[in-house]
Amino acid sequence: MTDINEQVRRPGAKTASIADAMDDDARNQPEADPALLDLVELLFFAYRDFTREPDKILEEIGFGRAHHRVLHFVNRHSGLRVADLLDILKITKQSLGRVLKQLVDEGYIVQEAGKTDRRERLLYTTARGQELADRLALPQLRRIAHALDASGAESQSCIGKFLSEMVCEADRAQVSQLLKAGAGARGRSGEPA
Amino acid sequence: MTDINEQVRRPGAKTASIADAMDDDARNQPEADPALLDLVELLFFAYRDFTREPDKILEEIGFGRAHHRVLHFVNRHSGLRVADLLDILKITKQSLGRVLKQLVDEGYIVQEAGKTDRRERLLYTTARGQELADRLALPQLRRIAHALDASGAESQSCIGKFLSEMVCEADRAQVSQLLKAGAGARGRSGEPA
DNA sequence: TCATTTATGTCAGTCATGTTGACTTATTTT
DNA sequence: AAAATAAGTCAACATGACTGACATAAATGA
Repeated sequence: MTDINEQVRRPGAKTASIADAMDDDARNQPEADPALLDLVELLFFAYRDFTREPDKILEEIGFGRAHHRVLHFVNRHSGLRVADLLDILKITKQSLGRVLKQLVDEGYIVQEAGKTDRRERLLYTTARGQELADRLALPQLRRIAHALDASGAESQSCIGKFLSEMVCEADRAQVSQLLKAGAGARGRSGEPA
Repeated sequence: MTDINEQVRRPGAKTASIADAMDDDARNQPEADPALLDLVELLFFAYRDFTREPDKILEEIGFGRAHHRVLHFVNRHSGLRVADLLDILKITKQSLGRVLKQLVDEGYIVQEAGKTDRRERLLYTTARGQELADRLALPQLRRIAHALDASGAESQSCIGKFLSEMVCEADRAQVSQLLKAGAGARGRSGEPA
């Protein structure tokens, strides 16, 4: 890596308080705190590297990150409907359709008509799909485990809270419900909303 | 948003210890801990929403997320070389070239030959570029300030540590150096590595 | 000095993944 | 029976990645 080696121009660098210690003016101008800009960059770097290892694996098998996302959510939240997936990924039906079709055609995902509403297509990973999902998740889980370890055991709850609160107000409840449902309702027979 | 409403199948949900309390086997199989998978998903949702507001602004002016990334790093780390940017973004010269050219052509960024090495093109934002960078950063800073606030004031250092440790080992030193250099060395005359 | 390396820029083509709009089919709801 | 909903599909298009090849200017080194 190239060494960037820049000069420092930053003033004092607040580290402790945020909104608590901000007056109304500062609250409207969060850009005043350079520590927040550090977090903007760290989030970029963290996510960049979070996706690099799976991306490499995906490339070998002719898939992309879009396939990973679909496979992950179907695997973890088994029995998900297509509409749920669209809402999670915030992409269009057509975009999803392309990658989903490939995943189905190549035997990673199966579709099943809903029991109560047979228009719905409930999505499940096959054994093959679960294997790939696990293989893709492994480097990400290792990375997260390392980062939690390095930032202290007590950090986990605060990281989770922080990331949850980074989610749009409008979607936060849905996301937390999805997480509560957790490792998927494989074989669920529950009511599809 | 559609209500997903799934059934729970998850067992106990570890929350406290991570690697400290893991035996060697568990350390090699971090996928065993469902709380880590929650963080995988939260990171996806957080990043998804972190980029949504700027993306909307960008769309109005015919730019994309790639322009934002370039503009951000040039603005914050003024005097950056093209090679630095390639290394930060991990994209090819050709990919960068296209968006950089647009940013220069439309007066957001200026290039200046390096003083000690005149092959280098040092990049700076214009007033117009700074305005746009600030406008794009604002919703992201607001979101981060909110999330820090909601996860407790003492959380900031642990979030920063966590995100730093999410970065690839190989790049971690460079990233932390970049952050130390902080809000850019505008008008720097220092040695370009 | 001359050859090589480095930093940058650019042309041409390709691919993955997102977009809109329009339309079909099956099924449920009213 | 009509309308709404869930899903799938066709076509056309934009963005932002990629590779490979090549050009130019400037620095470096034998």
